[in-house]
Amino acid sequence: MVAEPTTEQRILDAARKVFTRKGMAGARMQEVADEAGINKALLHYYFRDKQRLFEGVFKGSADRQLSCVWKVLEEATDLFTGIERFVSTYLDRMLEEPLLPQFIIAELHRDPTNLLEFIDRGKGGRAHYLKLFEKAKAQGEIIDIDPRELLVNIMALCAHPFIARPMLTHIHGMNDEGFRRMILQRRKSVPQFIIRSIRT
Amino acid sequence: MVAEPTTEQRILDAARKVFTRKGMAGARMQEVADEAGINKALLHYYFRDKQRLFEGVFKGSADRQLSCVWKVLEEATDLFTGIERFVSTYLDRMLEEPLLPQFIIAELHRDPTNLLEFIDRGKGGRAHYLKLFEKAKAQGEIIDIDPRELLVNIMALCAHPFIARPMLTHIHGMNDEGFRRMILQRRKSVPQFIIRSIRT
DNA sequence: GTGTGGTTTAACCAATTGGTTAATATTGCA
DNA sequence: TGCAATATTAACCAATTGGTTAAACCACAC
Repeated sequence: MVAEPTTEQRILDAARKVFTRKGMAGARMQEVADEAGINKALLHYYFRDKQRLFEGVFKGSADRQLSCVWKVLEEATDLFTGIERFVSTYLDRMLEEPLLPQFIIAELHRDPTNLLEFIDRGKGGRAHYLKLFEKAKAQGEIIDIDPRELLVNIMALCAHPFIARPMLTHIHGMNDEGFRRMILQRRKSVPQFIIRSIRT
Repeated sequence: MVAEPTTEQRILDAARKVFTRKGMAGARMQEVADEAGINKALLHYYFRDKQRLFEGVFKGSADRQLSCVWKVLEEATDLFTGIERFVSTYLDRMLEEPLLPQFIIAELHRDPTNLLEFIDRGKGGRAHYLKLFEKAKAQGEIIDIDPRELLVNIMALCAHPFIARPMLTHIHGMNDEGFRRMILQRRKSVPQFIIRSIRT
């Protein structure tokens, strides 16, 4: 017996779909209402206005992403396995919600103020990453490289396929299943690519 | 004596600013008109409607990007220098128009149909890249890796800093000048990162 | 039953916005 | 100069859209 979702949850699900498809400015309240199978006024009953609805959706998505992605990094005890775990966890998570990266990126460009606070919640993970990096460096396991730059590269190799998905699928003539296979492939190849590049 | 730009050019410049800042849906015709210092009706006199104005802007930006970025790849005679030239040219180009990647990505998500044709114009460059790859492979210079995946990685390492710029600058506490320095740094470090990872 | 609370709806409103029109200014040229 | 084509503007219009209101619905306690 599956408990059918509450109205508020149905709204949030519908809103996430529409917001990720159309962005904040392009999303229509009516469309969200339709997608949720309810009246438009009910939307304003649960979420007073568009801005609050948007924040409700965004906070939820961002939370779910952060909690699982950076956590796995904090649990690692050495850089290389940390990277492996981070990459595969990130890719797995994004396969579940493939539109999320582009959504976050787009809204970060539109209005950074609201979201920077949420980014800061990854601080713990990044601090631990630095510790792992220093340890590996001290033990002579890695070459001389700026840790911040390495982190940018890791993030880039994880996130970019999702962000540039329409371009990639078109260039390589993939369908959804092909894209999925490519990501699953990258769960292994991306850590290899990174580690091979920094290992002494 | 600098020839002052034609009205059409002023409109295109203004529109590019507004479209990149706000996206297609968020951009207002009035705002474009104000930015160009003209009347709103004049906008429709030069570009019949919002869609055509958008295409005018987009085509121009995309053309300029393609023509210089993929061309340099076609001129290369071996994979490694091809990668070096591609990366530095790409980063130089994006420093001139830093909002372009996010703009292209966002609109590709919103409505791919118009833009896929433009992506295809990079075909020649990609075909030549494959030749360089095969040659390097035949000469035993590189390890076993999927050429398409390598290309995804190259694009990711180039484009992602611009796409995720608001996040990066916030995480690392950079200002505009700091971001610029980071990109200039990456002109050298990214090719190194890539080549070290694929060299036998 | 009936009142009471939260929930849902249809109808409506004011503001915004893309686009038009008709009149005016400017330019090029015979 | 005068005329025709082009460039520019102010005023206007119709449609969309975020948001409101007041009434109806519904579960449940008394």
